[in-house]
Amino acid sequence: MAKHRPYICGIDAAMDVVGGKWKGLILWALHEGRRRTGELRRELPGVSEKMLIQQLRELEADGIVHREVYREVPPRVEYSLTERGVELNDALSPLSAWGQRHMPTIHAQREATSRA
Amino acid sequence: MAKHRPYICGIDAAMDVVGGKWKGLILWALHEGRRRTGELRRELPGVSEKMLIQQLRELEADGIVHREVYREVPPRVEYSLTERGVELNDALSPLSAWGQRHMPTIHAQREATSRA
DNA sequence: TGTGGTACTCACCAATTGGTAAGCATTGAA
DNA sequence: TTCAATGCTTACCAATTGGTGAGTACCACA
Repeated sequence: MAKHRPYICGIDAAMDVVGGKWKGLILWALHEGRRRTGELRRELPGVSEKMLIQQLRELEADGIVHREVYREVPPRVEYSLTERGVELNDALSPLSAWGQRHMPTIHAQREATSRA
Repeated sequence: MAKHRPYICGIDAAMDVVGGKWKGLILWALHEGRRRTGELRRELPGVSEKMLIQQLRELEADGIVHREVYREVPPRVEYSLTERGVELNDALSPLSAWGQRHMPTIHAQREATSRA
């Protein structure tokens, strides 16, 4: 996770919660509804099992996602957004729109500068 | 910086741009107007010179900040937001508000769980 | 008796990131 | 002649993060 220093501002705090390598993507996936662990893994191309679970645990600790275990065999675990998680996702949506808009340019610029 | 893989969604792209350790804070500081290097350093408690400049370079490469050098002695360099940077900052503001709202709880929860 | 499916957990190693401290160039002022 | 101020850059090391692959527990089912 991160350091326990006092936050400098709201951005600082929000970034600390959502800044993990896969957290934005996890949140976005859960936006569409609850998901089993395996479903999430399949929806996030490239995530390792270790990472996925670690990030989910951190989000859970921050009160963003809710983890529900069904005592079945084989085991079933479902993740969903808490109320706070829904709020966070809403707050993320302008950022998402910005990303959509600028994604092609950014990608192209990085390709270009890495060739130089 | 990060990998040159294609982005999965807008959040993915935006996080790639703004996810650096100090970038959110730099953006927030520049929101209030142009800043000299030394001013930024003093406004971000704990940042090292190396990190500050590295993050500024990356933001510049992504077209978020503009760097202007005045040929004086001692040298003067000023950073300001580009149009794209202003847009990004606007998109960040709901996130900032969310952070403000939840910052005390999050901080407290992390303190608690780290004691456990 | 053995295999499959699910959600983890762990140990180990490699890659990335961050911190520290020093150095450089320039020129006006002491 | 030496120093301070400013914005960088570099080398080196430590800490953090991420990937891989194996192992665990459980029970249904063949």
